[in-house]
Formats: sequence, structure tokens, C-alpha cells
Amino acid sequence: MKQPLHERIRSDFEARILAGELAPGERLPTEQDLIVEYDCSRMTVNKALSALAAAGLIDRRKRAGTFVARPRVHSMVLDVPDLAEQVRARGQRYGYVQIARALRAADPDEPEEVALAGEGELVEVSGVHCADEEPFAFEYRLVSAGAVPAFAQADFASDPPGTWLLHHVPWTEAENRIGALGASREEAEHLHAAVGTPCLCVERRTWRGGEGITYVRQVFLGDAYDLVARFGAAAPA
Amino acid sequence: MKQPLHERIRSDFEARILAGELAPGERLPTEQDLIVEYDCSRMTVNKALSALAAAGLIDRRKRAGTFVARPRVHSMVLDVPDLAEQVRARGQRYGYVQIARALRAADPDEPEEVALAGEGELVEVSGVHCADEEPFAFEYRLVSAGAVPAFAQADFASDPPGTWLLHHVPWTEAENRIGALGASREEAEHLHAAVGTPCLCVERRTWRGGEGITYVRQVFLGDAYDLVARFGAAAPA
DNA sequence: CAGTGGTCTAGACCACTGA
DNA sequence: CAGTGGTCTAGACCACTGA
Repeated sequence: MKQPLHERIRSDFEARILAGELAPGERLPTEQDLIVEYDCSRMTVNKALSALAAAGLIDRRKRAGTFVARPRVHSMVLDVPDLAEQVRARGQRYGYVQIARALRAADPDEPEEVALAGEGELVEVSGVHCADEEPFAFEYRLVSAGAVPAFAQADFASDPPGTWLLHHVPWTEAENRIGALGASREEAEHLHAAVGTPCLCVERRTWRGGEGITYVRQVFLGDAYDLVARFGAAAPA
Repeated sequence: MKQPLHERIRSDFEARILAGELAPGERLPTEQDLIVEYDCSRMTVNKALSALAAAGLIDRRKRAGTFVARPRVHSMVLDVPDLAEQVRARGQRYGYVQIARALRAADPDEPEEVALAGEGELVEVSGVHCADEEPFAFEYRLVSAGAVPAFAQADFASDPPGTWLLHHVPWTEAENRIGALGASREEAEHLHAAVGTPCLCVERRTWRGGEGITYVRQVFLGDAYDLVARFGAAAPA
């Protein structure tokens, strides 16, 4: 019992929020409730909740109470970008053209698929992102059907797969790998470009509380897209 | 006077640390000192200093006191990469070959240079990064001579310019722009590659407390380098 | 206008650790 | 072993804001 009480309270709620037991928008107990539950002073409860608020996991509003924060697409230092939003922010029309979608078992010979879905099923989608009807990115994506059951039937008319996931399944861990390559024959065809055209290639894996959500590989025309990340000194509470 | 007192204390010290007035390793006043200076209770002082510790700006040690944290190269979510360290971590020999270095006035017609150095001078360096004697990146860099006077005479035998800066002038803000392009004639020549070879292009600007430090443009051979960024849920105090 | 969180006080006991 | 920070208490007054 060397762990401070405020830290125990904090990690209790962190775990419940990351596990989804407390859903976004849901109300947490008041400080008064927690004083009783943990049999401690208000300052101790307040310290725990203030830390969660500083970390962006909860929102606190006077008179209204404390709530699980809505996932904020822009909270991370290097966003998982919402391509649709970025294109529209530049004043262009955004479009997503689906090439294929399938629900199937993970291939035991593909480490990537096993890491994502284990022995379960996954959804495989591919498509092209367009700005003003011109394709600028080709996307291949795998989504764990076990982690995101609703994805197989999701409608991508208004939101492309990446945006749909951002809105429905906020991730907690992510890994990006960014490189450059020349477009393959298939990629070049979908992007209306020549084979070998310099492209930015982004591979990304995301997790939620340790469970794999999605693997995606996006190939951007080099002259049509830049990733920008800006960050400053850590901004405390 | 609507700003909370703990926030005023926190931002006072944040400003003094970022400005360099309090140097890394330097001791801050004790909580007792600050209770007197700000005429408040210990909890208020403690809240301010705890926030700075959580943000990584200070280290607190019992009995010893509170100290300005040593700059930690790896503190940021997406590092400004230390290429030399990365190459060596892969078991390869790292080398930096300087192509040119010059101290000159900022060109008033170049917005990039004016933004960095105003009407002052800057140091312009270019060179090639090598792994096992093979070039993999071409670098063009501008450094504000006013912000980093020692840079003009720095020795890059052991540390290339980027590593030297990381060790001598910790930045507080950074902006990365990442794209793909085909190698130009000059770039291709320095990289021993064909013109048009797909390359990853990273442009970066860094600041320290609002003052520009450096602008750098690095062109990596696409098949020789990937940027990897991994990050998880914000880790509170 | 009443419930909620934001802030602050003036203490207390304790763990740690460097002089 | 004494100084420092870590934690916690049991209160207090206040600002805000939704019922």
C-alpha cells in the first residue's frame, strides 16, 4: 500500500475510461461521492480528477459535474490525420471511392493480420481519397472485426473508413511509419500517375487499451500531400 | 487578478526556465522560500511545482531540493531525430561529410531567413549523412547566429550539426513538414542515386522560447530511411 | 439558487536522503 | 539527523451555471 491514494483514484478511473466501461459523455461521480467512496478528503479526490482533466481524459464543468471526455481528434501531438477534414479545410471537395471491402478470417501466415485479429476475423478495405475529384492517396486497411464489430456494416458515404474509426473507436496507442517510395503499378493506376512517381507512404497501427484496432497503409502522391506536425513545450494543466 | 496563484507561480518559473535565466541543474527556491515570497500556503506552492515536475521542466528530490531538469532529447512524443544515434543503434558506422559552411547576413528577400534571424546573421551549412560510408541523407541547414553564437565555430567531427544543436540548445517548439519528392540533380549527386529517385523530405523549424533556432531540410533516400513515431495515451503525472 | 468544481488555508505526519 | 518534498486533512469562500 505504498501507492498514494490520489494516484489510485486516478488510475482507477483511467482504467475504466480506457476500457470503455465509462463511455464518452458519461458522468462521473461527484467529488462528494468519491470522498465517501474512498473515505478521504476532498483535496485528494480533487488532485486525482485534476490530473485526469489535465491529461484530457475527462471534462469538468461547474454545477454540471465531471464527464468522460469526447475523443478529440486533435488531442495528439502528431495527429492520426483526418484526411476528409484536411481536404475540406483547404476548400476542396473531398471524396472517397471504395475499391473493395471484405470480411474474412485473419491469415495465419500473415504476421500483420495475426497481430491485429489473432484467430478472429477482420475487415479488409481499399479505396482512393480524392480532392476535387482528383485522387491523391491510395489506402489499404485492415480492421479487427472483434474489436470493432460495427465496422463491417459501416457506411462510408459521408465518412471514409479512417474518419469513421476516429469518430467511433478512439485509439489510445498508435505507431506511424513514414517513408518514401515509387508508386507500384497498382498504386500508379489508382492515382492516375506514372509508375515510380515519388510517393509518401504512411503505415499506421492503432490500439485501444492494448487491443489492436486497425492497420492502414496510405500512399500519397508526393506533390499533393505533406504531413505537418507542430508541437511546443508540454503545456501543463 | 483572475489568474489562480498556483498558475502564476507555475508560469513564472516556466518562463524563467525557458528563457534560460534558470539554467539546467540550477536549484530552485524551496517550498518554504516560496511560501514567504508569494505569501501563500504550502499546498499552493506545491501544486505549482508539481505541475512543472509533471511537465518535465523540473526534478524534485527529497532532502536535496528542486532543480531545473536537464534537457532530455527523448522527452518529446515525436523526437527531432538524432540521426547519428539512430544509425549507430542499428550497428552501422555513422559519418557526416560537410559540403559547405558560411556565416553571412540573412537575405531580406528570403522570408525563411528573415523569420529565423531577422536582420542578423546566420550560419549556413550543408552536408551528407552516411551509414557505413554510404550516403543516405542530404542536409541543408540555417542556424540563427544571434540565438546560437557558438554554432559558427562548432566542431562537427564527433557530432553532426543536428546532434550538436540537440545537445547545446534544447528547443521548446518544433514544426515538421514531411513529404516525398524525386531527387534533384544536386541531391542525387550527393546521395549517389539517380535523378528522380523517390526520397523522403523533412523540413523542420525549431524555436526556443519563441526565438528561432534553426531551419533544416533533409532529403532521405526512400529505400534507406523510415520515420517511426510511436505514442500512447497521455501519461499523467 | 443550489449544486458543482476551483482554489486556498494552516496545519499534520511521513519518507527519503544528503550533509 | 535535520531539511526537503509527498501526501493528506478538515475545513473555507468563491465562481460558475444549469435546473
